[in-house]
Amino acid sequence: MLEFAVLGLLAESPLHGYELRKRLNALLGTFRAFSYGSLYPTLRRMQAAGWVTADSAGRGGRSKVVYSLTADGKERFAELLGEAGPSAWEDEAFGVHFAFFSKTSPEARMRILEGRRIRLEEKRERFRGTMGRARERVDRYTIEMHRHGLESVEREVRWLTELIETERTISNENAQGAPPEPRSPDSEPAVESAPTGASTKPKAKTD
Amino acid sequence: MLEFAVLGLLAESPLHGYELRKRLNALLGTFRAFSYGSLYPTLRRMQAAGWVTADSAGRGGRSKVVYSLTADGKERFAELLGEAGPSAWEDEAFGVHFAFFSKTSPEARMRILEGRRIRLEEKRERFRGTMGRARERVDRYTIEMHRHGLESVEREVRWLTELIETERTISNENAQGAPPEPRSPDSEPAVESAPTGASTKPKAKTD
DNA sequence: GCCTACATGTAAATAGTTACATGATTGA
DNA sequence: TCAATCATGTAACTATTTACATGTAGGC
Repeated sequence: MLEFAVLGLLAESPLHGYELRKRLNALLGTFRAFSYGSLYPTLRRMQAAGWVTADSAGRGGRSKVVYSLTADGKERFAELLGEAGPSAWEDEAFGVHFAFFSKTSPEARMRILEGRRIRLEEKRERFRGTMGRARERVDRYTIEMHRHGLESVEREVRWLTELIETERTISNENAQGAPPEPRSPDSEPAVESAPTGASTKPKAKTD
Repeated sequence: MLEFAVLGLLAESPLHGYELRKRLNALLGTFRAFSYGSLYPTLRRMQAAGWVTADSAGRGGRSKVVYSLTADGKERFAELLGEAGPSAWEDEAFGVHFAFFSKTSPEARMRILEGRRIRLEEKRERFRGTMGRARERVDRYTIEMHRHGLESVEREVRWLTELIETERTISNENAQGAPPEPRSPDSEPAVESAPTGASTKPKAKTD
């Protein structure tokens, strides 16, 4: 997660740790925050893996260590852009993926959005089932929690549906001869990446 | 987290692991799910700590192990009901606390709800700041993510405000001579617990 | 006779956090 | 000169997942 986000930020420009963390928490702050205790070891690991290089751009002996992405790092980032990641990180992973959508191919964007919607719809249905069955024996706080939770999931599904609609509209416009407008000041072209392999398994009921 | 939730469920009735996990994921499913790989080791630890006892209520030699809460376990649960827990678990911890609100004293309920609202309001303000400052240099996906994130936090704050209002109304009604109606079929009385110690620290800006 | 759900568990890996320690730079 | 912020790092710990392993009970 952190690794992915770091790759994404360094893909824009080289940064040192402190600044990296600020941008990280500004970018992903709605759903996640990272501490230095995880950032610096992660940067070390990434350096060892050959995804980043560290330049001690220090005035004097000590001070700032600026990290830059290597070619391997760019490749790794492109790889992660198309992957789903372990299911335990569902929410977080979707958030990070979405944050880097302008670097993602339209095809991968669509796949990620629709995959996310399907998983949320499954969750919603599981939840409706539970709420229907439980009816009695629960106190008003439990009921309120379930009501609010269901409403949140429904809201999230509606949001995704809107996003998917917008994506479709854009694709159609671009497909119908209109020249693709330079929508954002990205210098890097969007990257097409390997298929996810997600949700092709039969996946016997989790319960 | 898991430990807390297990204590809460066993406070209602003794259960075996498999059933415990089902109830866990039915109760907390909106925001969390647990696997056996964490449940069984946790039950072992809790047994070692003396909070639960394991009865091998097996027809035959093997089979079901039923766990019950000990007096120490009840005490531990009462203790956790009033605590805030490590800040890394903010969201999850609030969810579990809320799930057991009918076992929580009105005073602790109020403290938890208001504490949660304050932290969400802080988050909202941090976020408004970031969004204001960033304005340019961000693509439309980042903007959309921030917009949706801010809206979610605002919605959550409104929800908490409503809950707090309801709590106040109930307290006032009960305080004005009306006999406290038996609102839910709980046999255990609500537990008053130690003060949290939360948000009394000056807490120098995280950034 | 086989499939599904019930039921219990372990080992290794994961992805972080908290608390601590240290020092440089900048502005009032 | 003092405080705040910038800046980098480590050690110990935490709570969990994933993948695996095993076996039972009930229905069709």
